Order: sequence, then structure tokens, then C-alpha cells
Amino acid sequence: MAGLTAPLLGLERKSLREQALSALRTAITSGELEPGRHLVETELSEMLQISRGTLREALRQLEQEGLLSAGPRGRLSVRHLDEKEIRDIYAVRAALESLAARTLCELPDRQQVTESLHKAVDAMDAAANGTLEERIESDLEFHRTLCRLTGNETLLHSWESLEGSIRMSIMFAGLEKGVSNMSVDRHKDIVAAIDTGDATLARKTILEHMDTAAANLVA
Amino acid sequence: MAGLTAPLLGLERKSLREQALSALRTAITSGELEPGRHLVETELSEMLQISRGTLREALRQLEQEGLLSAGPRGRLSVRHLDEKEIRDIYAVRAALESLAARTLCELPDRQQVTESLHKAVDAMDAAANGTLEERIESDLEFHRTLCRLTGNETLLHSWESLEGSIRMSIMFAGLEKGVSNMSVDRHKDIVAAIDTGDATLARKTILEHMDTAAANLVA
DNA sequence: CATAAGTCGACTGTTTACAGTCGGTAGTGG
DNA sequence: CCACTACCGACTGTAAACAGTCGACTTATG
Repeated sequence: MAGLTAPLLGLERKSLREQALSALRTAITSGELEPGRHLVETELSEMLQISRGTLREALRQLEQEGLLSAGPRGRLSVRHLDEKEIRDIYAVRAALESLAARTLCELPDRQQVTESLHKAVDAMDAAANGTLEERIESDLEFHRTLCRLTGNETLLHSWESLEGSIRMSIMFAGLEKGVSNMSVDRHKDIVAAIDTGDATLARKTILEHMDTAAANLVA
Repeated sequence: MAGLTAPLLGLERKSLREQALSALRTAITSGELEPGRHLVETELSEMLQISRGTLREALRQLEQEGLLSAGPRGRLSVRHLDEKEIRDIYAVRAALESLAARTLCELPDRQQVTESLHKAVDAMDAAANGTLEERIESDLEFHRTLCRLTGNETLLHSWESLEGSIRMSIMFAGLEKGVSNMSVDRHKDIVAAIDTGDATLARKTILEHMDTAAANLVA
């Protein structure tokens, strides 16, 4: 955990709080802060080189994202996911993304959508031989794009609130398991289904994708 | 807005931050702080009788709940919803609650579920002649119960993250419009559908309910 | 030896005061 | 009228402090 990098190095435009937020998110979803780990404010603030006040704002946000769980007396620790919780998270994720797929099919101007999705899949292709982290990243970026393209800000926001939990699920399940459902082909199927404009088909394809993904994680 | 009550009056076990949180949530969803209103930290902290630091933690949380929107340089203001956003919110809400309905149908022990839902509907019946606020409250409580009974904490959490936006939608649309879709009968239909155990029917009933609710709000 | 009481330390909750920054606004002089 | 300056309001971030609480440890006592 000594490697929690100073937040100062990034772009100067982000507030310290946001920098701390990403640093902590990364630390947690990368396993640097292992599940169940107890977090001490003074320790973290010193480690991140920010004041306790600023840190606490970031912690509140992480708590609401489901990356931290609160114990008695405000004690925070890194959330630990069991298999049921992973299934639950993926059920919600499936509900959100199937809404996204359906919405995309019903959009008037689908040219832009098709184009962006193909670009996202291409990015996955490019990352296919990269590190595991790169593949996870491009995978999540694809699904985030799916939500963003709907133009439904609330949908995107809800998905992003879940993103941390999704990352933890993948991490918790052990990286080996998580790989199989990140195949580029399955995502091409999704894009193809959306391209047809058949909302029912698109929805079904996404749901199946989520099902196998969740099944792989808890297998 | 002078009526923002001191947060000290509630139960003593809640932290000041939580008290401020509910006070602000209430103030916003009740319209005491009107949409678009610019929030000044020092003003609010003085009004709520809490320090800026504590207040800021609460503001972060409200921001993530979608009740506040951030302008340039961290400027916060009460979020303003247009009709598209209300439709978007209800689309996400429908996705979540239809998942809830489906999940409830597939639950092994449905005795408890049926019982709790009937109690929630009874509460709506009891509130039917009460104030508009009481009716909204019992309505939301019904839908929250729907999500809670699934046992899917993530689903409940996602729904609760949306609750503030839902309240704003109802408020923004003008209370008159919002009343029609709060009829107890429609909710009895939902319970009945879930009682049959037919997931498809339950899902369809919820989706229709959400559709008409959203249509009423933006009509 | 077991237990009850007292003490200490670690944390969190919260407040206060202060430094720095940025943008808008009011004067002020040309 | 325009440009420059000075100032003010508001936000971000920081540092230092104090209270309350709870667990662990110690100690006295029967």
C-alpha cells in the first residue's frame, strides 16, 4: 500500500478531492487495499498528502459507490463481496444495460451510435493482446459507452455508480475467471444486435452476456 | 428558506452530517430550495448550524444523488429537471423496479413478500385521505419495499440513489399532475401480479405503471 | 484466580481559523 | 469610452484543536 501515488502528479485541473478519489478507487479495485481492510483517516490523509477534511469528502463518495462499507462508529473498511452480492450486482447491471440496448435500438439517429460502438470494439481488439488490466479497461469502456450513447444521463450516472462494484466483482472473483467473458466476439454480437435495430434481440443478447459474465465470476 | 429547521431536534444518534443531509433533501424535494437556486456554503452552514466541513460532506452526497448539479469552479445549485430528464429518470426507475418484480416472483419463500406488500398497500389506503405529502410518502415507501424485499442490496441501493430524483420529478411536474398515478388500485394490481408468481406478468404490470406515471408527469 | 474498576490510546465527529485562487465589479485615470 | 487596478465574494484546501467513544490494558480487590 506504500505505493499510493501522490495525487499531485496528474493534470492540474482536477481538484484534490477528485484526485484522491481516483487514487483510492484504483487502490481498492486493484487490490492494493484488500477487501476487509480497515481504513484510518489520518493514515490515508498522510499517505495521499491531503487534509482529513478533503479526504473525508472523497470517502463519503466512495462509500456511496459501494466500495467502502461502514462499521460501528463510522469505521470504514474496504467492502468485501460474496458470491450472492456479485450475482446481485450483475442483476442490476443487466437491468441497466438492457435498458441501454433497448434505448439505442429506438434512437432516431443510429449512425453515430453504430460508429462509436464499432470504435469501442476496435479498442477492445487492440487491447486483446495487452495486459489484463488494459483488457478490463477497454471492456468497461465499451459498456460505459453503451450507456453514454443512449443520451440518458441518469442511466449513465447509475451505471457509473455501479462501476466500482463491478470492478470489485471482477477482482474478487480472481482475475483468471474474469477473463473468459471479455472476449471481443461476444461484444461484436452485441453491436450486431443493436445494429439490426431489433430491441428485443439486443436486450436478449445483453442479458445473455451478463448471465455468462456473472456465471463465470462466481463459478 | 428561513424555515430550514435546526438539525438538532431529531434523534440524537444520527450524526450532524446525516441530519444535515435529510434537512437538505427535504428542503430541496419540498421546493423550499427551488430548482436552479445557487447554494452558498457559508450560508447553508450557518443556516443549518453546522460547520462548513461537515456541510461539504453532505453536499457531496447530495451531488451524487443527483439533487445538486455542479457548475464551474465547484459552484453547486439545485438541479433543474426538464421533461426529457424526467422521462429518463423514469426509464431507469422502470428498469430497476421491473427487475425487482421479476426477482420477487422467483423467490422461494413468497409468503413474507406477499404479506409485506399487502401491508404497504394498506398503508397507502390509510394515507389515501391524508395530505398530498403523506400519499407521496406511502407511494414511495411501497416501491422502496418492492426493492427491499428482493434481498438484493445493490438493487435497493441503486433505487434509493434515484429516490431524490424521483421526488424532484414529482415536485417539478407540479403536484396536481403527480396525484393521478398514485391511485391505490394500480398498486393492488402490481401486488396481485406478483402474487401470481408470473414474472412476465409482474414485469409487464410494473412497466405499464411506470409508463403511465411518467406520462402523467410530463403531460 | 477471577473480576470489577480505572486508565490510556486510537479514532472519528466537528469546529474554527486561515491561506490561496479566481472571477466579477466598481472606481479611476487617460 | 476603454483599460487598469483594487477589492470583494465565494470556493478549495489546510492546519490545529477538542470532545466523545470504545477497546485494550492494567491494577486493585475479594
